[in-house]
Amino acid sequence: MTDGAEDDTGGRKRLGVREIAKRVGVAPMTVSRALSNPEMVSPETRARILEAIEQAGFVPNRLASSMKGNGRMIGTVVPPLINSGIADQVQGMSDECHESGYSMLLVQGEFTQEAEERAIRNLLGWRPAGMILQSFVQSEAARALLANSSAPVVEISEIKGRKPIDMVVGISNFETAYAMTMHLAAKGYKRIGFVSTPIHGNDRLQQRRTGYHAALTELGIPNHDNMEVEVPITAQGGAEALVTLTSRHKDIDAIFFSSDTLAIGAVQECHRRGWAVPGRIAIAGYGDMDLAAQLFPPLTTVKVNRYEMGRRAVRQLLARLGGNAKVPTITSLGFEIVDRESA
Amino acid sequence: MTDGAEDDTGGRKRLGVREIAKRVGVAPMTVSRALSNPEMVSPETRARILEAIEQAGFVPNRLASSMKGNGRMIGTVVPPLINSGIADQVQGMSDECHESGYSMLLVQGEFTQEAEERAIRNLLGWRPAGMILQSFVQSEAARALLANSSAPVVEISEIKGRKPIDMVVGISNFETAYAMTMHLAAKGYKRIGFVSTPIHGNDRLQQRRTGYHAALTELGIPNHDNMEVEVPITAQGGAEALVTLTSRHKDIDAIFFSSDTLAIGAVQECHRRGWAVPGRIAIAGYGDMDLAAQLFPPLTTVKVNRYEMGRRAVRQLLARLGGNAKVPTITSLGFEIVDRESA
DNA sequence: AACGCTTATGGTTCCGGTACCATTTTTGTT
DNA sequence: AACAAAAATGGTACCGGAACCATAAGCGTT
Repeated sequence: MTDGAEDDTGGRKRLGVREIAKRVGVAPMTVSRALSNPEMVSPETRARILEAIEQAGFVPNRLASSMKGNGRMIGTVVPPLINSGIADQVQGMSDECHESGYSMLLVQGEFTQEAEERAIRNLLGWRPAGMILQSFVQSEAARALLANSSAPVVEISEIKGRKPIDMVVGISNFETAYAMTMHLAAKGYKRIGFVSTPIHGNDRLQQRRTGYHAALTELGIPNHDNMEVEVPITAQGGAEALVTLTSRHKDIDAIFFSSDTLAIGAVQECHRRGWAVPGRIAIAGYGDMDLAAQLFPPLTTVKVNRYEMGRRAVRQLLARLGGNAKVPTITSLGFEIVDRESA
Repeated sequence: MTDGAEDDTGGRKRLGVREIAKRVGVAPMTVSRALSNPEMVSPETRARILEAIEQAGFVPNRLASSMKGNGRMIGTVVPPLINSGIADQVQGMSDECHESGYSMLLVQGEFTQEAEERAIRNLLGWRPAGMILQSFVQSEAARALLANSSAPVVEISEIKGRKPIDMVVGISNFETAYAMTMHLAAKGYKRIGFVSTPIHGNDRLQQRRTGYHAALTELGIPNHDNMEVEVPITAQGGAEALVTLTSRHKDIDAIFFSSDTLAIGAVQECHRRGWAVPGRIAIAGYGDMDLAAQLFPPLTTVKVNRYEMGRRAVRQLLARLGGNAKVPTITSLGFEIVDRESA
């Protein structure tokens, strides 16, 4: 074929620092420096090198740099993005990464211990400079893999309880749920239900439920197990949970959902039935997603700044990589009970 | 420190195929083969090698393989995840990637030409086996970079119009918007407004608007520019657009939103004002997100299978990488007008 | 003019898996 | 038994930056 070549430069030579160096008439090392330590190269030489690079359309091979230990890649494991508000976090991580010249390797999913191990093994194969783990069930094997690798680890998770692998960024899910339950009680609700997505293996949810229980206990309200329901993380799940709980307990007056998505679904179901919110039943969510404030009626919810959480996780990792030994092990972000009209 | 070593294996030797080979008493090459071409190694040798690998906690360095051209990484560029339904697509891409042993490098953002070029350059530095681009403004520089790299490219985008770089997976945004507008007209609506997020530089939105225009023209309804509004992609944006359009045009009877998020925000605003939907005004969305079906009233919308779109994009890339020359250049996914009660 | 010190540049080797080719062992055929 | 063909394994070089050390040039000081 005729090789739609652009200009005369195009002998089909392998394009690398060596080739650029040859064209400019310097050593490969000088080209390398012009890219990663510009101040070590004289302005004139640098200009000529950059010009040649531009001209040749040369893109430095980051795999090669990485092999020399200068990797600028971060491996991340996150829960499914759909409906969970995780998208905000990923955006935060992504933004922070790219502002610092790092690339983000992403694995997402709901994992069994075995799948989790595979996912982490895959990521570690790329020898990332650091890892950020979010949906992490903590198999022993995975812990060992991470320990063997030299990569610092930030977990985005519950900040209480379980011993962290390395660093943790997150909130106290216990506190948030405790606070919301107390808040509902303070507003006069006495029979408060709790709805979440499947709790098994998810310590964030476990902590929230425990916070809910603790508040009830403190309030002198007995914990009835059948005031709790688990449903899939969909609006329909929320609607179904509402139906289940209200038909089980005629006198239930408030429901605390572990996710805004569920709460919003429940509010829609109330509209369908012509139930006033919070007249017939009060509804509270978790996450303060964009729609929460705009919902009719506006949703009372727990506000967590997920975007910031993502950014912080990356920043913490980079701080550690930057040699700052004084990086805190645990960073706790605040939360806020946003009292709107749904409860 | 005391080096909490586990077992005797742990002389602090660099861990690589060479080290494993030494321990097993074979050549490095044989270890490599045991991992990537198991059938080329006798079952007994293989077993001993795998055992040693397991025992040592060895994770093969994928950077090194990649440098020999066996890269299993895909670079992706997607629009912001928040509120846009893109999350489904990313999930689809991620799932398909991991099922095939590929890793996914993710960049997300709303790009200027310059930022886009930087993002693509960053990704190409990793020498990905392929690229999937979604928010792509098509600077000349970026095109050149991609052409220079040997990576096949799949664009997830409008399938009409602009010349594709390589392969395209997507829908005809024109068709979808045309169909929805016609659908609204068929239901008797005569004054149909159009609301989208900022259109500039987004050819998917441009195509939708053009489809809307085409339908109006065919219906003999004049296009009034002030029947169109652009707002940010938030529920609040949708609410504001509703207010703007209805106060501008007392007789407007339907609004077609370019995103479910906007439409849902508008429906909430209607509730707030006590307006019946579709009695006072009909509302249609785009995307069929989870909540659409559960909304009160259920949202009429354009259903696009974004998850599948993500999967297809990856599959198409892998098919090409698998040497299948007969991979189609353009894959068009279907869509569906979901007629519910909001319009 | 001679010395020390900074700055600019070059040469070589390595990171770790694997392509390529060479060599040995096993199996099958007449 | 003799030889072809297949299967299993080994040795070496390479991908492309960059660390490390060596060398050369520039410049101020006594």
